[in-house]
Amino acid sequence: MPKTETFNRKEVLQKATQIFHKKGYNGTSMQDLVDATSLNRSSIYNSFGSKLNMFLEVLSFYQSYHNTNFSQGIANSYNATEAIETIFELNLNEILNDEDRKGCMIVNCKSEMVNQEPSIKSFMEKNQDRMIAMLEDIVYKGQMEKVFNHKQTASQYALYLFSSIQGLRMTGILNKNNEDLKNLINTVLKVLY
Amino acid sequence: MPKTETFNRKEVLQKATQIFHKKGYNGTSMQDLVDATSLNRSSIYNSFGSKLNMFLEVLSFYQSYHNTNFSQGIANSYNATEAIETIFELNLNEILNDEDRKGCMIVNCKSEMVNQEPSIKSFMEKNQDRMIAMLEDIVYKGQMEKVFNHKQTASQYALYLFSSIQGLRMTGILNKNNEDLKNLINTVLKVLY
DNA sequence: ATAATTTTGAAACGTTCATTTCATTTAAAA
DNA sequence: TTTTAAATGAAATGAACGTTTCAAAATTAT
Repeated sequence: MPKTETFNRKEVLQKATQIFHKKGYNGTSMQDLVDATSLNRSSIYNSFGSKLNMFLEVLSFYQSYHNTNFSQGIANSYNATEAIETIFELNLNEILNDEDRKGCMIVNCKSEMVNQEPSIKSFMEKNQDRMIAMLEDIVYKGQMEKVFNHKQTASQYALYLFSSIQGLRMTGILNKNNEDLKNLINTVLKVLY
Repeated sequence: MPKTETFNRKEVLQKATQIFHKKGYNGTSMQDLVDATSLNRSSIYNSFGSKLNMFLEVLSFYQSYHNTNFSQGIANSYNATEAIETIFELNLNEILNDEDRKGCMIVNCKSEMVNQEPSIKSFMEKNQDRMIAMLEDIVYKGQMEKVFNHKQTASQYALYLFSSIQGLRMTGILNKNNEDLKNLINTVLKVLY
């Protein structure tokens, strides 16, 4: 029967992610993707349909990679404090390792495309719901453990933390000073205790 | 002698700002700018040199507009608390009035172009320095007035506030609930007292 | 009115854009 | 070995990109 797909889809997505992350959606051309993936133009269209479709797959790929990291970090945490700190530490590490100042691809995409592309808007709404649910869960547990205060509801703190992470990622584009960023994170988390 | 420039440069910049803000740098075409400004292609190149150059002027225009608002807000404040609250209120109003979810143009541009265009990187570094200096000044005064605590230096709090504002602007792209955002701002500011 | 000089309009520049086409090659199943 | 369908390569599609060109129109000071 037919020849089967020879290239490794994950590898291709990984390479496409790199270039989309670096240049953004509008800044990335099909030629960039052909060069980066060393796949044929036709193969890209056969396998992904369109540039936008490929980008949406790339976004999900990037998202699930991060979700895995977060979930593992949370799972390995003994309590809510550790879980929250792990999340911020993972973000800090990404900032410090991001030598070419690309920032977070999801934050970048939100700022570039939410008001232009409905499919991206819907992706970002789901992403926000998921992130806030995760954060709310942790905060709620922390409040039950009596390590976090009850001055605000878990839901309110979750939005605050979600907003703070986005701010951290934006700040981390230009500011890569480890001490400054650690202090910033400490300040963000102080309100919980 | 010569014919003088007939069009109003500020009006043109204002219209160019609208379209750049809406579509981003890479998403805006020269044709978009011709249509938006109703200026001739040649006139744009005569007066602004290039798309990038025009964008840089637009950025400064947008920045100075905001700086004016901030400065007025601060000048009209009786104390540091009011000054900080005014800054966050101005941002909140922008979010609530931003019906098409464009976000802050400076934040968007930072995420789109800092890693691609040196002139933008340098603009953003200066913008950050200016913003942080302004915030540090206010926090310092608040600490002198004994309404803000000394758990962190004014400089550290300034970076925290700068980061929080960027987070607020990113959050405001999708979340336009007045109560939620006011609560978020309260949470951000709580750490100062 | 004349001279000076910029704005303007319209067309064209060469390049790049995302996407399509299609004949050829490839490899697995029959 | 033949069949089958996907992967591939290379070229072409037409539209859009940022930018340039230049003659014609417009406006001001002489």
